[in-house]
Amino acid sequence: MNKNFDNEWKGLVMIGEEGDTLPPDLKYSIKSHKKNKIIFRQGDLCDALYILISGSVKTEMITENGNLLGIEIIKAPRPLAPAFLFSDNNRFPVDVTTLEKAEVMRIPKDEVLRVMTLQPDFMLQFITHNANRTQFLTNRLQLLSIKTIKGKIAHFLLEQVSEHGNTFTINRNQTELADFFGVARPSLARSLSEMIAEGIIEVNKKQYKVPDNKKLRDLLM
Amino acid sequence: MNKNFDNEWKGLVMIGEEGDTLPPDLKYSIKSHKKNKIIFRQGDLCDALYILISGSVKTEMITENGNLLGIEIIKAPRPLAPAFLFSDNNRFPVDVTTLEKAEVMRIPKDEVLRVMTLQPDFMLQFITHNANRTQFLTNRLQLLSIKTIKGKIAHFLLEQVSEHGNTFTINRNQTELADFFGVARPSLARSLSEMIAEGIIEVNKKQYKVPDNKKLRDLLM
DNA sequence: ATTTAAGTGTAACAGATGTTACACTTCAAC
DNA sequence: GTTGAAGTGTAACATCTGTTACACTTAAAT
Repeated sequence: MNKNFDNEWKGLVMIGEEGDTLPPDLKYSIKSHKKNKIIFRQGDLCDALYILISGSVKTEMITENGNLLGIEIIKAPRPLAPAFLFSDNNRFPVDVTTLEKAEVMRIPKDEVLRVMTLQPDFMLQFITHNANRTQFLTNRLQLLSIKTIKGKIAHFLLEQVSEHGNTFTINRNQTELADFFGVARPSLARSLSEMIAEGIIEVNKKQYKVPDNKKLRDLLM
Repeated sequence: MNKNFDNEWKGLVMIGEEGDTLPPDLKYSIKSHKKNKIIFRQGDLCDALYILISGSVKTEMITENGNLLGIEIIKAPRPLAPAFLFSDNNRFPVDVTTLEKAEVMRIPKDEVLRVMTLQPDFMLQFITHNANRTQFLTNRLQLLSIKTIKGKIAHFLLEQVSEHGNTFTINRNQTELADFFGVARPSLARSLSEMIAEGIIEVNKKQYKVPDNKKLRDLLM
């Protein structure tokens, strides 16, 4: 699921230095944020393109019943919710909170449009990035639509396996994982315990091992 | 949720007639499909822009555990999954099935790119449409993340109220609604029955009435 | 080394949802 | 009007998940 977007926005981020694909007269501003600050709130107007150029943030959605739903962790450099800049109801769909000191670049909407018509490469990058984000959301939708917790775990771990092999590290604690799955923490712990007892997975701190994919796949049926 | 995209693609759809915003030499083809046919399958390669120019289709996702998750009903004219044309893994995220006789236009990817650089209006339309789709998915995500069935119903009905007032028609039968919510049909029926018994909603066939929004809102907490 | 907070394991119980099954209603086709 | 298919209401039961509570472990801070 977590495809690497690292290089996608290099050109844009290197602006002001030697970003050869971008006009030297681009108007932008940069703002610095401290650790653990909410820099955008769900519902905030999104009237410019914001790009995280250093540090990292997490995004999470607060559902109407007050529950948290973890979405993702974002590391610089990457744009923040760029799709919403052009949507009819252009508001942030999530809360964005810094995990460490972070810098955010702001490019006004009309500037974005100007560069896009000037530089087809930039346009294509923008569209491709948004397409990948859509795919991420679709995947997220698929994860949430799995009804059993073990099914969700299996879906998630199988993705990790296909990306990193059958031993890997997950950078989330139980609480964060539970938020990510949209389930209660003790319920997640219970399911994990059972899966460990059944020999389907091995867990040591944040190190996970999947000895046999097949057993995981069976949980999806 | 179901914003009206009706006019967004008129220019494109009127192509060949007098679509003045589009080049007269655009390469495209049109294919006709009968009722109740699957015209794209989840996983199919998406190497061109497909636009539904007449008829209607439904899209649904089959989750890994084999359950159906209803996504939406699409009426012409509208593009089909345009975001995925440019994603790194450019495959259809859903099954697309015709609900009636339907015609689909196909424009090759490089043609789309050519027109986009030629016609900023078209580019903006494309991006805006995708942005709105992202918002739709985000909303869908929010609906699914609500854990109780009554909560989901409330969320959904409140949207309808804000769009159409407190009396409206829902064009889905119970089975389809249950798929849309990602729950079992008898469970949905039970929740609806209880809500009717408690006087929170009134239902007659596909006609719904919400006498008091407040009671619905209470279900979201 | 001590202290404290964060993170984890687990149990008991309540409540919600899924499953299966079947009767009943509605509607369209003939 | 009869028939059959599709749609709806509902019951009994099994299962799963959430809630709450608390003990225990680990990591970080002093």
